[in-house]
Amino acid sequence: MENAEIAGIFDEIADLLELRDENPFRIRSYRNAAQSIRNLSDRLADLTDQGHDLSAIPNVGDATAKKIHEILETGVCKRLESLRKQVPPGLPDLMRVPAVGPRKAMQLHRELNIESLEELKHACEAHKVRDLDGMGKKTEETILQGIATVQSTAGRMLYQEAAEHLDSLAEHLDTVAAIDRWEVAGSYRRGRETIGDLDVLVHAKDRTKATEAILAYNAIGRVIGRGKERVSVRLEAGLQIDFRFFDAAAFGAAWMYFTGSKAHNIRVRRVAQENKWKLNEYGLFKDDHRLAGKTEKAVYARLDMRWVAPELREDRGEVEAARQGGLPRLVDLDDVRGDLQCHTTASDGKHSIQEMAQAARRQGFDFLAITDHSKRVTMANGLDDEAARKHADAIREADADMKRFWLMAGIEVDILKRGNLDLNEKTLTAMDWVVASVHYDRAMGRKAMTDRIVTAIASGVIHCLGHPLGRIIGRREPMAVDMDRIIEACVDHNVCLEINCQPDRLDLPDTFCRDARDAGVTFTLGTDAHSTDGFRFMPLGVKVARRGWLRKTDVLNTKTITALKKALRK
DNA sequence: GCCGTTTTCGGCCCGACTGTTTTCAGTCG
Repeated sequence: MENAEIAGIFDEIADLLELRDENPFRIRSYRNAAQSIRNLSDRLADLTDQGHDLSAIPNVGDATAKKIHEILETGVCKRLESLRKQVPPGLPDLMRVPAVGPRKAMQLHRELNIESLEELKHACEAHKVRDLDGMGKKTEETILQGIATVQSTAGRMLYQEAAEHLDSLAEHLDTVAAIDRWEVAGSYRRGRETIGDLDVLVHAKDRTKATEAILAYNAIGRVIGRGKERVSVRLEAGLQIDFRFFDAAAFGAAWMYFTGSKAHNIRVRRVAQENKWKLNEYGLFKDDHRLAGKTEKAVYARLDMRWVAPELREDRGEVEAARQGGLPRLVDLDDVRGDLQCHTTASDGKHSIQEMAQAARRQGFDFLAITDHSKRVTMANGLDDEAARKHADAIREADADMKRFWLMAGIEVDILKRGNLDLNEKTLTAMDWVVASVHYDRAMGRKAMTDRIVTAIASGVIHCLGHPLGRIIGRREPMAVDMDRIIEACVDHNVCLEINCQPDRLDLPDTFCRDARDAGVTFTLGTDAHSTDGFRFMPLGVKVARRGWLRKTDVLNTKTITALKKALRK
């Protein structure tokens, strides 16, 4: 069983305990444990096999460790099974609806016998909900809208999608005279791969005017709420945006608070508590005296911590590192000098070698690897040995025409079912750059898939493993592989791991990057551009790298042409 | 249920908004 499923079990236990109105701290413990498990890069099943003490995992104590063993051995958790018998099965679903929490869900079930979203919808439409204690007409309408939201958006959108909405919003906000300053916070600022909603902090002398101007934004579908401190709206596209007003003296503390993560905040707040201080969104306080709040840096500094980059604020050891001066100096978009994966019309790209090269140069890159598909990818018109060699010649011809730029003759060669490569050794060794990827025959066991990939890594002719987990966010689960073995093979054979920058791939995911980095693996960033505008996804890959604690020296794309050529001489 | 270089017991982050209420509970982030 995979970590995500086990985390899901603990979240479900937390939901059910909440519905039963049990000890809120116990409920939070289950949620914390679930989150820590999701953050793990090692599989619980492996840790158990190797005899590790699971209670060493943060937020996992003896009781949870015991349950994990039980789940791994029997496939079920007795605690969950017994809770399921005590709570009607549809109630956790009801809690997914905004404005419906455990109390209302229970009340709806108790008094109207509601057990599903459909039943709740019908009850609202029949105006039965408004007669319940503490509910009214407004509640009914809110619930109906909430159900529509849950059913249409299923929660989160890709980072890139949110980024595009934010770009449009920025154009509007930047024209508002009443707004002195605005910043985006939340999971967007931390660079998570999917975004639930956008948090925007606003500093404005006249909040009424600022609110009116914000509400004039033409992409707003409806206004969820408005007050002196906050305005919440939902765009027609479904994305919720919360605007919050803060004075300049509190802005840094607020930015920190709303950037999160929640787990990071709690840990930082504990540092404040050690000093008998209080940290909230208005600042760091000793009694009623504000010690800091204007900037994030000032708040962290007062707590004797270095400023923590938002991408690191996930409670993965960054607070301790910030206190001990052990934070990494993260790779930056400005450090990136080139792109190591893209496609042209030779396979499934939209533009020619020259068009891609010119676009890369406009992007400010010094080098670009052209890596078209090999023949196994028939759908993409993949190249056979002869075509690949001719294509490499064409790339080098184009390269000869370019000054102070290296157009690399590359290939994305398929890793076939038994780990052999789709092109012969002679073709591959003639290339400047070889990315090897799995595209087909994904349905195989964990061991077989790992063997397959390790065989390719050990071939001696590849430079890089492309989109290592093969996942498509929201559509295709990552392949089951033993990442430790893959990392080990990469170190042994001096093969890089790619961070694929496509918005719905972002593969390798951040949690694995850090382990691989610690083991000594070098990474590459590949936009996997299929047209000239595909290079714009590079910042997404950099975000992943930063979330994975990667430094400039961990990323091959940061090298100069000379240094890159030297590094590739095997 | 977790956690501890003050603690193995007794804490556990903190505030705003909404709707339905006359003082607050529930929800959310």
